[in-house]
Amino acid sequence: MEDREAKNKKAEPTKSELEILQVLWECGPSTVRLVNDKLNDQREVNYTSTLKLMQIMAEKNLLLRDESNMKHIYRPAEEENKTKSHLLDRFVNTLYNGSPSKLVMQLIGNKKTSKAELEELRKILKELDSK
Amino acid sequence: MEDREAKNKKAEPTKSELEILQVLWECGPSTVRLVNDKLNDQREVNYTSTLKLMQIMAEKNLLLRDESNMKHIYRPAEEENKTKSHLLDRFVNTLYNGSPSKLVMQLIGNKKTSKAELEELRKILKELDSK
DNA sequence: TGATTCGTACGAAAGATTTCCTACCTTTAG
DNA sequence: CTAAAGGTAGGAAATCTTTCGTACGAATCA
Repeated sequence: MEDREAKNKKAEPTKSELEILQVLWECGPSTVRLVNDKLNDQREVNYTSTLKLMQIMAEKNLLLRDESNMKHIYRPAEEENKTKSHLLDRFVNTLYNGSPSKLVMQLIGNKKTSKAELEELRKILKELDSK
Repeated sequence: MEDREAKNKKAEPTKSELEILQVLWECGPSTVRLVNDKLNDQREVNYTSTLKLMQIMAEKNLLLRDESNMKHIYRPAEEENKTKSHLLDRFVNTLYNGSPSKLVMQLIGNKKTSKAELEELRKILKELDSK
């Protein structure tokens, strides 16, 4: 990245960056320490690695940070749903030629999709029907 | 990648690798030349870049190739739906905590999802209902 | 035949992402 | 006060991904 996407473009989070976003979405605005602890529940990561990554994310404007205290507080720059929606959109475009219904078809055909989930889907579609 | 995932693990295709898979899914087993031409419809890529990538993919067992002729013929090692299903699964796990219905909810809430698509979704769910 | 074109193989450079070492400052415990 | 613990910053290394230059053999054409 030549300029770390400084201001303008809506940089896509990388895999690791997404992990960090997940933590922040779940826990709300947090310190690096907290995020790093959460990450370490899953896999070993050095504190400064997480720090660096979050600093980079702030540079890219994926995160905002409050520096008023020594322990900086980071939070996502964009709303969770906005980001997810954007990623979903890209996913549908890439794999399903932009057709959400194709994606849903696959979801339904997928053996890993549980009965309970299928039931849930039925409900959702019913509601959709009544609109 | 230490060993390019030689035999065992089901390596996830990278972004560029996915582009190549798309072409092969669309066009069927093909030569590097054809794949490269297709890619060049979208963006400029040097022939040997595509070649190299496809060779690597063969090493990783993402592609199989027929070397019986001078012009090698490549094809996806896995069925299109299996790969997509796998990617979808990972996506749902990563972003929606493994809940497909959450994903569908977002899809429905997404402004970019067209009326026609919503209509299509209704149909799909109706059928699901009658099972 | 000779030259040009088209193919593969391979290594290395270029880019992007991720990890961590080191330096140095502030706060806290003793 | 001093030592230890916990913070940030930044550079550099490690890794992964992508691109391309070069070499060289096989086919084609004039």
